[in-house]
Amino acid sequence: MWVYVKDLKKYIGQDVELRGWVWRSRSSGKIAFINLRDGTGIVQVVVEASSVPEETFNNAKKLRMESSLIVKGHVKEEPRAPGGVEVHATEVIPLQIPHEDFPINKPDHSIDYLMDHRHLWLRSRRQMHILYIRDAVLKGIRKFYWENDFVQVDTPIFTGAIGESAGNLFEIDYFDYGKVYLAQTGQLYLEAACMALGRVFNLGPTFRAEKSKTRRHLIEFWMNEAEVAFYEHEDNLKLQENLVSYIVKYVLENAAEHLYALKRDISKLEKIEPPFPRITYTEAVKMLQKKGFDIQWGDDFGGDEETEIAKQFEKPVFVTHYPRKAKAFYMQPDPENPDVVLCDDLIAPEGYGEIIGASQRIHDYDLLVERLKEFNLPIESYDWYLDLRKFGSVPHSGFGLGVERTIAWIAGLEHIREAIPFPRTLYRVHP
RNA sequence: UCCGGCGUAGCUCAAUAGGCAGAGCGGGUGGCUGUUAACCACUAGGUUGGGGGUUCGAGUCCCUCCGCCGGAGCCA
Repeated sequence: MWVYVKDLKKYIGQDVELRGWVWRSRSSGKIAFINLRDGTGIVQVVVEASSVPEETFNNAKKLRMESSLIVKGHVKEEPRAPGGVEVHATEVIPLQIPHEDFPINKPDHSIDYLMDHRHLWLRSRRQMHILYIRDAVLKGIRKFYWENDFVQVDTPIFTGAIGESAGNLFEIDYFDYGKVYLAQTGQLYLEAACMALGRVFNLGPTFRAEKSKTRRHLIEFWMNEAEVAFYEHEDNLKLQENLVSYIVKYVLENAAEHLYALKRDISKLEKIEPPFPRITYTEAVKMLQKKGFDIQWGDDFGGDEETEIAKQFEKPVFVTHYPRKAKAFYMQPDPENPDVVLCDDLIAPEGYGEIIGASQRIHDYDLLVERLKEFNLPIESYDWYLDLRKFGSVPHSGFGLGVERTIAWIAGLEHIREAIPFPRTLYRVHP
């Protein structure tokens, strides 16, 4: 019977079949050890010359790192083994034995080398744990929305030249139509969809042609955006803190073993629950000035400033009410102070940076047109977006969550590139 | 784009002040062992990223190109 390594404890005393790859192997004249991995875990297979046919033992000796194989054997409880069980082989069937060394065979390869071999690097234990955590984050996101009666609406990847900023777009030739662009955001489309369905979300890749190369940036990254009709600023904040807390809790409940394997400090994640602390932009600037930062009201925060703000809190912190001129054209002005807008950035703890950008959107047609002019944007490109304000316009709010930054924070990664299976960075699109 | 750094064996690195290119790991062969980053012996493995220059002599100094890494700006 074919079973997976993670389930072996249920089969103690029974005969099973394992299918997988050689993680490590050692052999001598009398005994061979095969550490077999199958994507769910690693188990040691013992092959004793004295108790198997000669062919089986010879097969075991031929194996090298990353050989694929089928093992039939008996599951035994073994306190000396890390997983508590071992398999004593009765049959070893090699499927394919490499003709050359596996390129990744020790812990101290350079990052350049590892990235060149990303397709093989994924087989290492650390990457496996991270990908399980990524999977849990994505499942947690979907489950949160489904439990809260949101509708998943998938937004296009080819778009016209509209979005958060007209620069930084990847240009594509679209047959005879001319230029189209890879989506930086699905927000404008979600605004359309929320007027149809009320509560909507998307989840998928987005693209920024920004020449950013830091530990927090990818050129292609996944974003989860949500948009809710009739939600105003305060409702939006609550939605965000509930979502982020839910994701963390979901990962703790479903992928804790992988967090432990990465030596993540779980106690810091256990504190993540609503409500999150809030600070206005203006308060943040005053606080930073007191600490000696060279920042004026109206400037946006850099990485150091964000980290300083985050250091004050154990939970993610909302920074709200940014200056209108520092933010996108579509944000609703604060009725109490038209120089600032009803928006927030959510900054993750421990220096992981901004994981959410959010705002209440302008729902008044005339005000939106005024803003487009103020930002020197081509009004004709926004015809359909303006239509949304002509037909039953209502206040609405939404946000975008950076999936890889969220993963990097939860998993405690030093660099965002490990949070996605095949990262696209400034100088790397291969493999 | 700007600032900074790196590039030497399959991998990770060393090489005093410009003076014989080395080690560990990995590979191969043999041995040995309830091993798990195994161990022991032997062994193979090099256009020092490319090009140019200075010098009696360049891995080392200079110029240039390429590749990558870190950061800034911008953002999630």
